[in-house]
Amino acid sequence: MVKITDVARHAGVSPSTVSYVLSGKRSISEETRRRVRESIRELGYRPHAGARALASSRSNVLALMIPLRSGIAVPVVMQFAVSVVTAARRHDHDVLLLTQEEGEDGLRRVADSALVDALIVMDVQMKDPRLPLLRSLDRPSVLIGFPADAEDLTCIDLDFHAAGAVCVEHLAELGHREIALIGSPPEVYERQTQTVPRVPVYQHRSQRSRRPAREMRGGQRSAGSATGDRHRPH
DNA sequence: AGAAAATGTCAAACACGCAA
DNA sequence: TTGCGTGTTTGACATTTTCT
Repeated sequence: MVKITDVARHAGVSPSTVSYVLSGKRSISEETRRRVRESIRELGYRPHAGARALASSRSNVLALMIPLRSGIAVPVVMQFAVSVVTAARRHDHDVLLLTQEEGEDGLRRVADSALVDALIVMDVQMKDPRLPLLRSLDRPSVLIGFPADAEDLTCIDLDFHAAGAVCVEHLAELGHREIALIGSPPEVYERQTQTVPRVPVYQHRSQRSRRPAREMRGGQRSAGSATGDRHRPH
């Protein structure tokens, strides 16, 4: 195995200089940097992840907890996962995947053992049981979804308000006057994932004096269809 | 010539297994 | 129980170069 000392000897510098070339945390002259990079390439050096974690107290690994169960659109989850992995690689990090089944124990395991530097948690619910734990850990975390009590947490989500507005404006401009919103499956509502109840029902300004937009939850039959009042997008 | 900036090196530290 | 070895990072220090 090629070590940093081998690279240093080959390039005629000290190991610390090699380390600084790799991390970019200090300025190194162009000529020295070129020599070190050349030696790294020639020798095929790859830093030892364990030794690096030992010295820096950082693993360069992020945990991503994804939901995998009924009612979850796996392709959508995978889009998030791929984005996380791609962005992590751009910053020289890798991603450790956890399923939601592992729950708080899983999060505690990877955080307390220093297996990961930070945690990303998907499918956050209004009253999510994982929140007290995430607050207590000495690792930063980011939630995808907004819980009820989010003041001290870092949360992100899609802009459903903007998405709803854009959809309604678009359909209204095409001349549609009755618009139905078909929501998620019933179990998503039962679980009270934060984003779903907050999906706004928009009315285009031209139809405010007319009938309101209606929302249909996934898997439900519309009341209108039972009575002959059809909410048909047209 | 002296100060400041740039560059390079040294040595301690990290967590843990293993041998003495 | 103690000390060593592992590979790397990083704060502190030393040396060289550049600027005023």
